[in-house]
Amino acid sequence: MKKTSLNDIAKTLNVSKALVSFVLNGQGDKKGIKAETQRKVLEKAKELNYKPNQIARGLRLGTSNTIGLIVADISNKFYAKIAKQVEVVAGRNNYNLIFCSSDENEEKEIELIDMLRERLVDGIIISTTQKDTKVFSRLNKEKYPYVLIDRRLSRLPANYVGVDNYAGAYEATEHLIRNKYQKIGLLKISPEGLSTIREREQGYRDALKNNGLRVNSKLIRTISFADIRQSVAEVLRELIEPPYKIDALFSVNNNITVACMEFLNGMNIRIPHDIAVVSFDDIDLFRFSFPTITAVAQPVEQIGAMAVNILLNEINGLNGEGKKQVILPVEFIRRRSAAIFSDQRENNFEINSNTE
Amino acid sequence: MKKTSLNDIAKTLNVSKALVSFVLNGQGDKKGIKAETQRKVLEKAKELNYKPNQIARGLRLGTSNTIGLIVADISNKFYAKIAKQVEVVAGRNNYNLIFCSSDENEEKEIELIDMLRERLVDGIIISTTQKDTKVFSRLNKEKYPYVLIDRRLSRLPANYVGVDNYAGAYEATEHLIRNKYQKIGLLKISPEGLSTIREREQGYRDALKNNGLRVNSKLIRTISFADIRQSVAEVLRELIEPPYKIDALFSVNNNITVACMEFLNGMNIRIPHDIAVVSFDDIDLFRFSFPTITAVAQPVEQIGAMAVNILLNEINGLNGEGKKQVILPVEFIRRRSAAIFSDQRENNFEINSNTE
DNA sequence: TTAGAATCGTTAAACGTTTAAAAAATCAGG
DNA sequence: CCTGATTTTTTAAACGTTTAACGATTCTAA
Repeated sequence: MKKTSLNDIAKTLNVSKALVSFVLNGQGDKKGIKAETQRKVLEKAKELNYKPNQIARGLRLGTSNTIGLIVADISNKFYAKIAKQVEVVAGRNNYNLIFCSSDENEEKEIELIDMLRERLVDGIIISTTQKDTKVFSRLNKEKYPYVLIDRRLSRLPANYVGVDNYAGAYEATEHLIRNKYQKIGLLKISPEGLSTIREREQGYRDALKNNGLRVNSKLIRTISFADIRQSVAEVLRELIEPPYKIDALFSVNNNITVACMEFLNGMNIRIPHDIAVVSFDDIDLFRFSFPTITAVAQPVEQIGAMAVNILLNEINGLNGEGKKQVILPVEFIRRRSAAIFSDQRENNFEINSNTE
Repeated sequence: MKKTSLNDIAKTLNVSKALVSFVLNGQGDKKGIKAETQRKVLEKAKELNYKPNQIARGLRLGTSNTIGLIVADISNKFYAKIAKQVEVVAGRNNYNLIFCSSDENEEKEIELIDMLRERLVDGIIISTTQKDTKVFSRLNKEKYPYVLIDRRLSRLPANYVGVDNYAGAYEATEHLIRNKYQKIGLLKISPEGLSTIREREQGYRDALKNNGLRVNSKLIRTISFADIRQSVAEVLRELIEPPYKIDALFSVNNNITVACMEFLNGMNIRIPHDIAVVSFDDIDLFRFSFPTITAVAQPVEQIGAMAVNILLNEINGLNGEGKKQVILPVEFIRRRSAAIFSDQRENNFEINSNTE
């Protein structure tokens, strides 16, 4: 049973499909279609359960009222939450959302961009894993609307919504230092060169320097995205032994932190007594894991909402010239994983306080 | 700058677009196009960075090489993992994936189905929140390919991939009973009537009965999906007090469990000493939360992969008549949240054993 | 030379919309 | 009942593909 088309309605009513189209698009009055005729069309459309074929519509109009979202890893809670928010805000503006996950794969990401464009998606929100500006330069040239989230590329003029990674990392690291930790490991993640990670690393480095500690590059390690769990285990096994013997750990995202927790708990290493942990990304479970985790929280909802707004404005030509760059503040949330000795800011903690 | 079309290539080479189409679709030899000509076409296509317009293609062919996935809640790890797997398997078969989240909203789900169909998606995988078979009956009538995952509708002939919810719940509940817990609360989730939840509740009820315990319907509560955290807090606040005073809790999904953990930890209620907890859905953090959580694990990857396979077969007419129904086994994973007194199966636990 | 085959290529319609432009129908006034 | 004006509706092209059907040109063999 085929779906009913404009033509079907037109034929059964003995009118032209143009007329039907006008009526169904609410242009009936403007085009001076008789009220009676309009009524009949509407009625028949309902009766036949007419649904416009968006493909045909898109082909004709060159637009689809749909935006695309490409995240680096949909199974990461951080992105999942952004996706949810993006969908909500897009829906509120009568835009549909198509979303995809690049799984941190540069090639796949390019294919996804092509795929979305081939489907006449009106614009894209993307947390890119590209190292090169090539793909986006082309989009710029073609004036295709997009906004980067989370990650950006230097020397690329582009709309961007992200957070102050540097400040977050700086504060997190300094927090460890204030609490007397000295040998602080940094766990980064592959692929190499992501802006977020670079910014966070810089925050970490500067915090050390400004507090009179030496940066030991041996303590800075990269975890493989492909197998976080195993990679973390390997790296930590080394870092907890001499000559490194770290006493604290700054993890650059929630997935790494989770893997760390599992490894350290498994080895009977006490947090924060033996090793302190602070994490970028705050996720639900950090509030009641063992121990609760001190973390840098990103304003996930805001990131999603702002990205959509900027994109829709761009699509509708309301952004004027020039790209929007939004850096949102992060929030540093103190819990129990990063302080044996409670300083004045910590000493109001209770064993099971609820942090929100 | 417009994207290049078939016509652009045809014009610059002074050939017909039909020819270009043939060559680009690998039909050049079959249609007897001169090798020389083919070469030129291919070359020019590359030079102009030609990408077929899938919208136009879809309009002509009535198919899009894309499948849709609608999950009930993308921010739930369970669904996020399924989504990832579905994308991988679909990609392996040269199908694109569009995915959406209905947020447990019946109306929105219907809109999403329409949206996907309007975009000529070739088939849909869906964890439905419909109470009514109407929507799917229509799809059946129109012979539109779809497969239900996770949740199903009684009296609806449909492809389905799910797990043995009954057995999982039964085993989980019986485990609690064997460990001497007597007043076992059951936390369900709204919306009411989901097959998964019904089956799990039945498992719980039968386990109690078959072990000589009375089912107390006052201990069976429904958590509101819209605000799990608060809803759990309200419910538990009541259940831990007289006259109920539960000593164990069976939670019907991972999100509820997470909320329970947070609440109980916050109230300084010890798990499993004061209250034991078992959960449906196993997620990473249950391995190192405090305490680690005993849970019923679903074969997430398998669910996703099988659903895709069944759908693609259906799309390509390889399924024959009749619908496929796949019920996969679950795995019960014992950890520390459900046993004060270690029985013989439990006593080989160590404080921080790694459960995988 | 010429019929027929082989080789290489084109035409035109179709998919379901939208929309500018043209056309038909109706009406009002003389 | 004719003339414009007004109201209502239709025509036809366009979006970018695919594909059945047809058309040219060249070659082969008698």
